[in-house]
Amino acid sequence: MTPPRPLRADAARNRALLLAAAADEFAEHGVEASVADIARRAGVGKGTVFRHFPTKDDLIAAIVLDRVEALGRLGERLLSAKDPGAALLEFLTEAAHQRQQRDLSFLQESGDALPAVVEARTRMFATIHALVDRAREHGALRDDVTGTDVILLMCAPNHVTGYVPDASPDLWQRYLAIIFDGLRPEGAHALPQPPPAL
Amino acid sequence: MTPPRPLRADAARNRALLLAAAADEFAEHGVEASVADIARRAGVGKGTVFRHFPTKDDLIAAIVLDRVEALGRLGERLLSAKDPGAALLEFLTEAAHQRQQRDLSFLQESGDALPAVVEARTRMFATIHALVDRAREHGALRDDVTGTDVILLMCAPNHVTGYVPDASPDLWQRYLAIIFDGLRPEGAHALPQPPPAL
DNA sequence: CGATAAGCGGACCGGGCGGTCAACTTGTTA
DNA sequence: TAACAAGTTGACCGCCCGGTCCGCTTATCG
Repeated sequence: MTPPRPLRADAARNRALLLAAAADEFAEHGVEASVADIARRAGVGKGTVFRHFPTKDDLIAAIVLDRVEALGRLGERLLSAKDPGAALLEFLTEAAHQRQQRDLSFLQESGDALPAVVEARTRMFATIHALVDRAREHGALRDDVTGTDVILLMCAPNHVTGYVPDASPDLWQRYLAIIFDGLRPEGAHALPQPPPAL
Repeated sequence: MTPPRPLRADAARNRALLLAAAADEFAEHGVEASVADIARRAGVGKGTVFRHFPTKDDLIAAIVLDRVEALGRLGERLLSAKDPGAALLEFLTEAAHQRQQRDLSFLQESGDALPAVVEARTRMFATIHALVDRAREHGALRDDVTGTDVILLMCAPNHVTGYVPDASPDLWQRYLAIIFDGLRPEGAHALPQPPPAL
């Protein structure tokens, strides 16, 4: 098919520099960080960015793909943990701990760019559903909560802390704990709306 | 001081049209909706927008001010409700029910534009703190949760449902219910981080 | 009415964005 | 080391945005 020649040494280095710089820049300014700023941060010219990633969306997709795949692998590993409730909490903790995201929204926004992203996301979603089902059957989760609910609530802790100007970098843990308490069976009140589909 | 002459009839009408169009446009496309689109939607020229609101931020601020003041009034009314827990839930419900916002983020973002916004927001925040204190003392809220926590979590239901493409317009109720369950004293687990200040 | 100023509109401006390109530099390979 | 392809670069392009401005329209009031 396509025997993909290895990258030249400098090109490979620049590509790595760019991915790191882009991740930092997106973390600081959100997705609207400019390509020029990313290039400057990486110490390369703007043209180099577009040589490695045809469009800005491709650059975003590359980062998102990396994150989603890592989370997906973690989730699959946690599927065989002893305590399903703790496993789900650990998954959510690790998901939020990727502090590099203002929030995970670009996961949705420019995901359709690369089919690989869509596929990885689908896999990760399926894993989350499995984690949630296990936790629910184990009695660690309320009965009326679905995997989709957890997926949606996943990014809330990060989003919420974004409003605090000089927040501690670990503040999200507080809100993850509150939300997770809301997912527990103890003291749960009936939910007023049916769960959505994705 | 400044005897503010009443607006001309057409000007007053256009101003109202603009506010409505802007609210709709912001609801659909977020704060990044363009002024030109807002003007088109209102059926006026772009110059008219800037005649009524010197900058785009002033337009946003006008809408935000209106919302915040309404919420503040509601909160003060609810301060004398019989059931403090139900009162807080009703406040949060009404806050989220202003479906017109993608999320309430511009409440933070361009709030400093008008001092009136800052003042109204401060008042509303104080009212929320009072509502929360009352609910906590009444045993409807866990001990370790503060007014600031509630303020931060307030917009999470709206934000979360933003990820669902064809969500029911009432879906936010589901996530408000989950989060509110997390704020209840029953089955609460200790929080890992101290509350932030605002 | 008719005069006046308040209000209106849209061409226009400067700036920043994503993306292109052709001239130049450099890693690689025989 | 010579020669070539791979990679780099920053000036440049078109686009869209917020905001300005001035000639025109129209509500208001004596």
